[in-house]
Amino acid sequence: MKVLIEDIRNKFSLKGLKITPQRVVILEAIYKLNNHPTADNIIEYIRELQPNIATGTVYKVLDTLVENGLIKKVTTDKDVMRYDGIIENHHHLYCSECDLIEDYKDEELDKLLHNHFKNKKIEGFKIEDIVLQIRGTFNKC
Amino acid sequence: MKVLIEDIRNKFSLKGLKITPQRVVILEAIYKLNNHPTADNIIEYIRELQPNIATGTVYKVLDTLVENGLIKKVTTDKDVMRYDGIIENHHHLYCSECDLIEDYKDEELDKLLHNHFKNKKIEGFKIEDIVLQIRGTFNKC
DNA sequence: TTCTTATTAAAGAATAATTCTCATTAAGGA
DNA sequence: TCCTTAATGAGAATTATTCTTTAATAAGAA
Ligand SMILES: [Mn+2]
Ligand SMILES: [Mn+2]
Ligand SMILES: [Zn+2]
Ligand SMILES: [Zn+2]
Repeated sequence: MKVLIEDIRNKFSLKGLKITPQRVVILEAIYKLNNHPTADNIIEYIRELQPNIATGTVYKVLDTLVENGLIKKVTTDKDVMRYDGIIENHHHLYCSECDLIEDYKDEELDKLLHNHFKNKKIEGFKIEDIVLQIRGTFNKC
Repeated sequence: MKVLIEDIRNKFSLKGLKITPQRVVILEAIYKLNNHPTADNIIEYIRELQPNIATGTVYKVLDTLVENGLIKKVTTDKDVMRYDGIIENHHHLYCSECDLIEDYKDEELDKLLHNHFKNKKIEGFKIEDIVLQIRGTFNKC
């Protein structure tokens, strides 16, 4: 994936966030690493460029990015958080064999869901968004 | 919810698991506590009846129950695992305001999904099950 | 450009959830 | 009832994450 530093700096500006080398390199790492990296994956990747970045900083920045809607958390049944640089609504394929989580985009499905919940309201609950956790196995796994 | 100890003992038998007071009381707790308890919720609840149960035992038993399909894990974006005594496939309403997770059962939706994925196969992936994470806010929250 | 100040980062200690180790106990079959 | 083996208790260890303090720095003002 081609990642432009200038775009990243822009995103921070738009959110009124100070542009720090740490923030830039962390968001860049999330875009470049795929498969929904953990904080640790990100730290490992970054240490090449910024050997002195503090782990606390990485966690702090990740929180900031999530709060500002620049990244999303991806839930798993392990006890490590994983992060997603793709903020447009999409779904996930979870592998039962390994810890691969692949993106799954399906407009037709989204329309189906949208329609279903337009008719069938959930009593006492206002839907913000819906993410499908699709569990299964990849042929390659 | 009415929980019969005899039913619980039966479930263990069927899975070839030894029936221990700890296992019984933990599964009982999961059935009685609602809102998808954490290990800690369960420990707190149990300590009334079994003051000496070890936390390690609770985690161990929870793993065993999950492995044997007697309970399920429920993923959240917090770093505590939550457990579900309802093993039939169903979906979840996640509250954005608090940490309430409510069950959402919808046969019509399940049919819709089943149909959708019967036609539209995902290249290189075999679906085992699908859980919707429906995020939003409850009126009461 | 330099100055000022609030924000952010570094370092490492602290915490919280979970796992591990090992001695002891007890379930369930013989 | 006895034996074998799996399960539990106790507490130490580990892991992911958060917090605290101090030092550094980004960005707006002068
Ligand atoms: Mn994704
Ligand atoms: Mn549930
Ligand atoms: Zn896999
Ligand atoms: Zn709520």
